[in-house]
Amino acid sequence: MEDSDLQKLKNIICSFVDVPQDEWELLVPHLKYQEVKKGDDWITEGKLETKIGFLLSGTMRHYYTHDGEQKTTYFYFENHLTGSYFSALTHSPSKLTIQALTDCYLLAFPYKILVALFDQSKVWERFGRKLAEYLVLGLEERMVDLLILSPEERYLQLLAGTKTKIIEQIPQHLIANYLGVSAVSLSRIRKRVTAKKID
Amino acid sequence: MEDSDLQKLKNIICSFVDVPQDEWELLVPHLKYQEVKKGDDWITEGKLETKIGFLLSGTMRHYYTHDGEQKTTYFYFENHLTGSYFSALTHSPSKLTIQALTDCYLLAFPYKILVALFDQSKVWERFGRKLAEYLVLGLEERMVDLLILSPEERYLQLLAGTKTKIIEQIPQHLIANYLGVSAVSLSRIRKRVTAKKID
DNA sequence: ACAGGACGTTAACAAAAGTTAATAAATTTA
DNA sequence: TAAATTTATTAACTTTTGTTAACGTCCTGT
Repeated sequence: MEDSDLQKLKNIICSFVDVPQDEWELLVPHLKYQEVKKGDDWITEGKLETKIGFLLSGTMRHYYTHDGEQKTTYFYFENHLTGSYFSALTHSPSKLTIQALTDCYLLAFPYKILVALFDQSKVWERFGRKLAEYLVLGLEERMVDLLILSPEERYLQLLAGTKTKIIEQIPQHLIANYLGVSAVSLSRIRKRVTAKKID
Repeated sequence: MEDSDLQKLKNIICSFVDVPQDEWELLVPHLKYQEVKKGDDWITEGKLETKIGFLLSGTMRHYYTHDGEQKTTYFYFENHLTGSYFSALTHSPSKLTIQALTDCYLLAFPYKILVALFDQSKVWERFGRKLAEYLVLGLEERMVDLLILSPEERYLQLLAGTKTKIIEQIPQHLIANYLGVSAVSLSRIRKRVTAKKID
């Protein structure tokens, strides 16, 4: 296992809580490299999926299936954690599929290892809290945007915001899903918006 | 302070993690009763609002102000925790207002007390994690519904679900907000839905 | 190289939602 | 009790979105 890969994961974790080296080494033996080829699923709807992954390289999306259609609601980029938090937390089948948009390389570990660390260590328990709190803040912001902004406002906000990777790297019909509109509608919104800019 | 009020709060907390009596008593001295009259704000947008409340009786809503309009996105009922989690976590001004829909009676405490307990005690730290995890699951479910269901489907799901108090106790124009549609549109959805039922 | 697929735009039409305003019923409050 | 406010519905009209389909372009894999 490459030291630089381990260091990247450690950096993310330490951005939540400073985990001392000896506690960090409790996790390391359980890490495994995983490769996912473009287009392949890493986590599959309907299966119990309790693994957590750290994306060393590549891009992934997660989607829900509704009326036979795939609805993409999130994207994962390099240096981010990924997984079905729902499935891991509730120990029930995943409601979503996580698919590689490009060839992906991950460091993965079973969520149950984390649960064991929560019991063993105050620092790891705190990491669990900080991670969940971070997710709450992100989800709440996104949910409020869905409730109070129009699709056009959401698109403009995405353009203006910090999630530039979504705009740069993700195909528009998937961004449409992410914004909660159809691909055709997003195309129209874009036309409208550029027309306004020219004014 | 009434024992039965304390017991209700303890029950909620212990539904997340079993907090032993001696650790519980670390929180008790910091609890204060608060009364909020119908129509009054308990937490105000723009202010630093780091208190956490437990609703002993009454109903509250929280709303965001956008383009001068109040957009209600959540309701709180008896025996639930309330507050601006965002403001407490990030120690920045609240983006939302929490208002009493009926006369309310709360047990409140500063979030910073909880933070101190997180440092002191493994059990309280775990409570913090479990609470955040619970919020993640609820927010994620709601966000997905907003992304993949139509307003009509969301309304039907609300009718069929377990949040009966919202249907029973909340005025329709506020439910419309909660579902992300205008009050007029919800009225039309209801008409459509009852017409279908009769078929 | 070339055949197939993915991607983005546009058109045409139908369905749904937003907005404003009017009305009536129910509830509050003075 | 009477007046005022809140609440829900409906109508009329505009705007937006969804859907299906067609078209061209770009990319990709064989």
